[in-house]
Amino acid sequence: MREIALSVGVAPITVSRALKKPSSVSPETRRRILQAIEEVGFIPNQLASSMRGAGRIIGTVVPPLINSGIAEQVQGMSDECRERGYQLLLMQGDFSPEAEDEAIRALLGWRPAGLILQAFVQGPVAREMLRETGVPVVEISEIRGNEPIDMAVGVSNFDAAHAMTAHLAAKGYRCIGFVSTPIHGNDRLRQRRIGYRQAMADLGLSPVPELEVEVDITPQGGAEALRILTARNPRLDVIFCSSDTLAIGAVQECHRLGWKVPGRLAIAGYGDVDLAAQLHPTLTTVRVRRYDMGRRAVRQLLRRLEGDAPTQAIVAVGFEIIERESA
Amino acid sequence: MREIALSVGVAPITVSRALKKPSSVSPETRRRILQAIEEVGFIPNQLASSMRGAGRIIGTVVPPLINSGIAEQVQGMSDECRERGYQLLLMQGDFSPEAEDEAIRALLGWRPAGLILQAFVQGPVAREMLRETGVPVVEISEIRGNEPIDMAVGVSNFDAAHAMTAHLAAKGYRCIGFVSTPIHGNDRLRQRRIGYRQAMADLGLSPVPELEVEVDITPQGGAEALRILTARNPRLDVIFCSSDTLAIGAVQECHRLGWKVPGRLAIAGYGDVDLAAQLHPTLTTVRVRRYDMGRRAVRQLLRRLEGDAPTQAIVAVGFEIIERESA
DNA sequence: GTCGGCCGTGATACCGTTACCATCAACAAT
DNA sequence: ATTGTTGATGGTAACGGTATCACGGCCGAC
Repeated sequence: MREIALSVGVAPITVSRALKKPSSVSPETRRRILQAIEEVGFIPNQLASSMRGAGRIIGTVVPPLINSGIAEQVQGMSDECRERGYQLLLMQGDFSPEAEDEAIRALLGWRPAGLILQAFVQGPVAREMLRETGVPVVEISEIRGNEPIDMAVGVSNFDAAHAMTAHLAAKGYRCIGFVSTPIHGNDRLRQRRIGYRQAMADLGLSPVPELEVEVDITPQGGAEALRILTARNPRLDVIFCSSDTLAIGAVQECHRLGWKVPGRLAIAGYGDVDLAAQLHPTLTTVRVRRYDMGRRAVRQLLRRLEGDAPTQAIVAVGFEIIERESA
Repeated sequence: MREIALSVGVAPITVSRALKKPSSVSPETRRRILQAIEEVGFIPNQLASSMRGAGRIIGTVVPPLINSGIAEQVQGMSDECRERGYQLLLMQGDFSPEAEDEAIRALLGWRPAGLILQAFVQGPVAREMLRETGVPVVEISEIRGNEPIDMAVGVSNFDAAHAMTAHLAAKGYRCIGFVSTPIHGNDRLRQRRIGYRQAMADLGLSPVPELEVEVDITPQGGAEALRILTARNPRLDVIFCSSDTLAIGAVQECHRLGWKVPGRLAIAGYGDVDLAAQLHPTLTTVRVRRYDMGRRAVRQLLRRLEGDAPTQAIVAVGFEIIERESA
């Protein structure tokens, strides 16, 4: 930058202004500066810029990208960040609360303008760190069952699971199984199970542990869940999988067993992945607009950072029950 | 940091040393410094650190995470980065060369220690920028068909597609269709098609345009490809999809049409996603260890950055033909 | 006893940018 | 003619670390 300034014959600060507030530099000077930048191939150092002025990094801790719709969410965040001139700093999490603390600490080291974390942040250590530093935080995915640290964007997984369970009951199913991936420490999954149980209770179908099972988040897990639940409950009507990945595994297992879906057993999923509409039979599931969720989370942060308007703390993105052939 | 130094009664630089080179500070001093850091909840500013010393950011430009195994690759990079104390800065790309240039320029602004880009970087502008700045670059995914800017980690998509085509021919199939997602500007896909064509030629089965089609990278695309190819070529034996997503869509379409797989038509994929082994029938496909690829790309960069050993420029991760029921 | 080297520590400068305040010319208002 | 206002530009300091060199004390070698 000094180099540019010298070659044009102005002070470094003028170069800075030409880039950040073009209106505050005379058109002629600006033109010459931009030309020099072009020629030299100068790329401003964002580190220095962030250290002095406002940082343009948004940090996020995400569960493994491989499964589920997390990739879509990240895509949404990333797209919105790019359009607004921010950078996304990615960390893996969803392990122990300690690992989460560590990931958040690492992100804070970069003095991000804001953080997007999976709802809800578990550890008291992390919550304390975040409160102390005062970084804007959006907790994403879930909006029910806990107080957000700062802001929240997501759906009520409770409502969604409740609605699907009620939908299945309305279709005449009575013995409704529930398959989940490991719930420990994951509020979204917990809310789905609570929603299922509440719906069962509301319908006068007492929720019993025999109807619930936890398996790995793989198609194999779904197949395994199907075997376990049908062995335990011969009268099982339908299984509601808390993730499409599981549901797809279960459908394939039915093919293997030669069972008609939904004739012998109905199956419902959660997430509405691409494949859900292509499966044979097509999959009844819950659609959540995760891509939008990602985008909105970033927007929510930026509104706080750039806007002055009072911001509502919680944004619900809604969900839909997608009724197809499988249930 | 100044604060910590004051409270312990040492110079700031000693605090810095206690964190970066613990051996160069006396045990007693170190203990007191670490304790003070703990108490105050101090988190070192990575921006400042990176500006002066060596940065600990690794930048990457990735295609949309939603499809394919890119998510796995990112997972691999992310895991390796975390273990080595680096941060992953993520940008979306895979659009026009101009967009790629822009993404790379944005990353360079953060003065990353290294970049991981999808092979091979298209634009001459980007190649020039990278050469000028001299950042270590790993081009990931493909290792054939072009000269890497610096280093490359990946498979030969040519060899993999060639091997699968040969495998299909060895199984007795003669009229082998090839389905791809849009190839324009994507070397990996191009190499797969070239590998297919070369194998056809090697086998004495002349490759003809009627046997090839390009569709969107969705299961719907796979279904569409199947309809197009069978309409064009009534004697079609098998279709080789350059992505499992397409293959899965094609299999589902066969179910819809009531066609036996592989009785009426065989189907092969590329990628070996989780679901491939669960599908009905299970999917014959090419396995590429993308997670490993991500990890190795980072390792390759760090070897250059930290190690002094001469590094081989190209790392092949290999592939396997996974023979299952569908072909 | 003197010297050279090592160890723990500190003073200083610097990385590249921008916030803050100062400067100066030109022009309008009084 | 004097003062006030606006617009363009610059000087300086500061963000928070660390590279570099310097310093004093302690030790073993001769």
